[in-house]
Amino acid sequence: MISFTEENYLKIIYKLSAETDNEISTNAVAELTQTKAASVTDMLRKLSEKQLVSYQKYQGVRLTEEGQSLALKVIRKHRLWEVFLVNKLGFNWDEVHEIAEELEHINSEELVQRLDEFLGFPQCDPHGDPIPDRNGRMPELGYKNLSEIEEKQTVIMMGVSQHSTNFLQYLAKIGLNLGISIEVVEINDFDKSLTIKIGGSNSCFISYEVAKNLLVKAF
Amino acid sequence: MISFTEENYLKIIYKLSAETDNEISTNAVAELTQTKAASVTDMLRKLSEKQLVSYQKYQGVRLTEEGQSLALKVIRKHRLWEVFLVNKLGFNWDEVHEIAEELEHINSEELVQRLDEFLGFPQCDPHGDPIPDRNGRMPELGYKNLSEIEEKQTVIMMGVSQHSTNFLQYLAKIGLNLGISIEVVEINDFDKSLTIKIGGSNSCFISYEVAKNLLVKAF
DNA sequence: ATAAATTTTTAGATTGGTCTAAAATTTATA
DNA sequence: TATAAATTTTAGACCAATCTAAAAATTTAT
Repeated sequence: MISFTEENYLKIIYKLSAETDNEISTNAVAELTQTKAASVTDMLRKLSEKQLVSYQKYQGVRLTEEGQSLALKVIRKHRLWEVFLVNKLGFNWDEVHEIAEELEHINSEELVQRLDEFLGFPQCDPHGDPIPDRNGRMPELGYKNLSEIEEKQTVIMMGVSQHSTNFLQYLAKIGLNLGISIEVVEINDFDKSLTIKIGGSNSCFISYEVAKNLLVKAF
Repeated sequence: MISFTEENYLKIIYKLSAETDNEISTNAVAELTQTKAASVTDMLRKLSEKQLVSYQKYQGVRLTEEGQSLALKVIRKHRLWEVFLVNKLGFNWDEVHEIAEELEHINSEELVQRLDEFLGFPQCDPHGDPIPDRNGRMPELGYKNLSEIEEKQTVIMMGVSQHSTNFLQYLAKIGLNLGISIEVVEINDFDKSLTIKIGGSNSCFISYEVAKNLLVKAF
């Protein structure tokens, strides 16, 4: 059996792995789990004994096949529950993360399967993140970060790669909703900040930091 | 904060209290929590310090107002989730108990409220058990046990007071579904077993033990 | 009314997850 | 490349929830 806590570690290691090909450092894990490095070391040893990660001390950690499969199951559940909360219960997309953090640990293959069906087999969650299928395959949606788009191009807002309430409420304030068009009017050379036009009308200035967290697709 | 485990103890003490006016014994709690009496003693002391139960050693335990209110919140969530699983996801009533045991510990008042609304404010769960309202009031449905019904009377099957898969599957086998009519054809003097007619056609023989666990209302 | 049986509590240990402080290792820098 | 800085691990502790074995209290039965 795998515990609630262990599932959280796997999920976090998975997310960190998505951003790099290197081993994940103890400190990086500690930051996301909101624990101390010493606690992470203990847990990594345990996960390693269970063959869910490969871990050499001082050398960082990496998920095994089995560890990744478990991580993807948790992420699948998290994202399906988020769809449920938004599409069926009427929550806003900035209200569902915390609740889904709890729901993702409910254990029942049958439940996940039926929930998926009830929701109409969604491809992505309310933040535009892809939902792994029941075999742990992550659909390739081909979105780019707004920060990679060139001047004068127009794209469609498809998601975010940062889920904090703060960030989502900021987006709501400047009128950036899923599905809206974004034209990159101008890119500032020295800090890569951008001027964009939202929905064909509102002009708006955003930082590079923000642009990096917006997922878009070409028109 | 109250833990998952503490919530389970409160729920179990509540259920035992519903059957008697006396204090609940340590052993009775141990049986339902699937733990040893020694563990129960420790937990009762802890719940007592938190003012969720009143407890004198060797004298059994009773919920305080606050303890009862928390227990009812857990039961409310359990039963609402059962309705969701059966009515929305298409589970059978004998498949949902275990899953609801996990879902009942998800913490979000807002979620419970919206779920209740999404389900159309149901009065009772798929087993016919009443669902406490958001203020912790248990609706009085006025059902009786089939064992209290007299010969020649006809009633409607409204629920069960025993949720084991075994029992529910036995009911399914003899054709006893919610809403069906039951005529008490004959009551056997020496063991109180009964002959009943189900849905106006099938005659069937059931034990007193079974009859005690069937909730019915007069026609 | 007292002895026997049962129930309950205490004492002490274990496991999972966490912590702090100190030691060991790796990385960066002068 | 030696040393300083940063990271990571170890050692030892704590808390929650559980256990077993033994002691204490209560209940039952003779």
